[in-house]
Amino acid sequence: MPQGLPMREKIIAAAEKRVRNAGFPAMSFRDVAQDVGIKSASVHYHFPTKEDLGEALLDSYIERFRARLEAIPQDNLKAALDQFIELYGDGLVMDEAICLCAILGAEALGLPADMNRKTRAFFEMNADWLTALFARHGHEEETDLSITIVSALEGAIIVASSSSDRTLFEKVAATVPLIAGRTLGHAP
Amino acid sequence: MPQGLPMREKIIAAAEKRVRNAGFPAMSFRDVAQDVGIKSASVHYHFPTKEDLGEALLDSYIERFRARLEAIPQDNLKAALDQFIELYGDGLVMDEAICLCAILGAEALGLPADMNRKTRAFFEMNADWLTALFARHGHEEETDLSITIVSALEGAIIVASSSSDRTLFEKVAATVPLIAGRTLGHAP
DNA sequence: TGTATTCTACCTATCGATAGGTAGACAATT
DNA sequence: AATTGTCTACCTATCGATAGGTAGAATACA
Repeated sequence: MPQGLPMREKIIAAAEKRVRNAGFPAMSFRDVAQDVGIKSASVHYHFPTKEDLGEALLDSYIERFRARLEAIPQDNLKAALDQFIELYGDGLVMDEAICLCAILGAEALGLPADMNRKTRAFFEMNADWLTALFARHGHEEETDLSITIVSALEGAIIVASSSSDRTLFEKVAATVPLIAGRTLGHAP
Repeated sequence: MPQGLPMREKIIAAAEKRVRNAGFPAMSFRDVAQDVGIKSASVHYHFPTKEDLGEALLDSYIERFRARLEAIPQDNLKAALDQFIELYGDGLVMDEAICLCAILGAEALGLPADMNRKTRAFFEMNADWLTALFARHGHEEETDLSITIVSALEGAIIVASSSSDRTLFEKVAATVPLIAGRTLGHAP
């Protein structure tokens, strides 16, 4: 049955795509079922409620992102920051969709608390990674700069998305390293 | 019959609140109708389709924001920037909801093109205001900095919203002026 | 002025489509 | 035989949207 992936993973992938393109309320069991070639009742077998599916979506996304973060060597500050920023751009251009947590964060006020906790954890993971990078290079406790960079990149994805204009994201992506360099007080 | 506001404006206000709390797909004619005390068919009388209502929402929001932007005196750079940032924080704390264009931007890939054009126009209006402010004080063509600041503030609203933690927004709000100051200080 | 007409702002009732979710049969694997 | 996965068939609730009607205010005409 599973061609390439087990059904559970196929469902998660299809649901993620739908959420990242239109939001959580706009993703339906029927659409996802059709995407993977089964009936909606069978999706309920794997994920009893929509919230279950939403949490699985977040777990999968966060773990994938964590793996890519941990794969970035932190020994060169400038290079590491560039690769970090590239992660955000990759999601935009490869998946032609916005960051899962950008849309789930925007819709947070209407979502279950458990999903919001995971969304928050995603942003924290990203900011903590930056804070650790800065600390590694002699800049302790630059937490505000970290949060600001994560915010700028997530915001840039949204601004670019509404315009279908990727260059808007790239302008922010190019500005963030300049800002970081000046804030940390030395040329890279 | 109109208590305080004409019905059309009451509908727009109610619909805006719903969209800013849960997203465009999650806003329904029935809920809005109940909010203002009429039937859903009567909402269709004022706004034939959901897209019509969505565009009216954006028009109203953008004009309100434009008025507040134009009310900020630009003769003092630091004071003007502070007031600009305060506009974003006001939306968060007063309405206890995120920026309308933050959520419509996040959901853009699943929305009608005409709505996306208006959402884009909102971001442009904000970035253009900042660019004009910087130009007024001798820093020409700082468009990338402007877009980055708008992105950071919109992103901060989203990050803070998922955490129900307003201090996260305030950290970014405090960092943005420092960044602007250093960037403009280094400008040619 | 009085009458006829149109417009405004709602109503009830209903449409087909779709939402999330459930029960139980069926087939395959172990 | 038991478990796993998917199916058909169905549920209730709700979606956006439409049809057709109505009371009252405004407008046009004699």
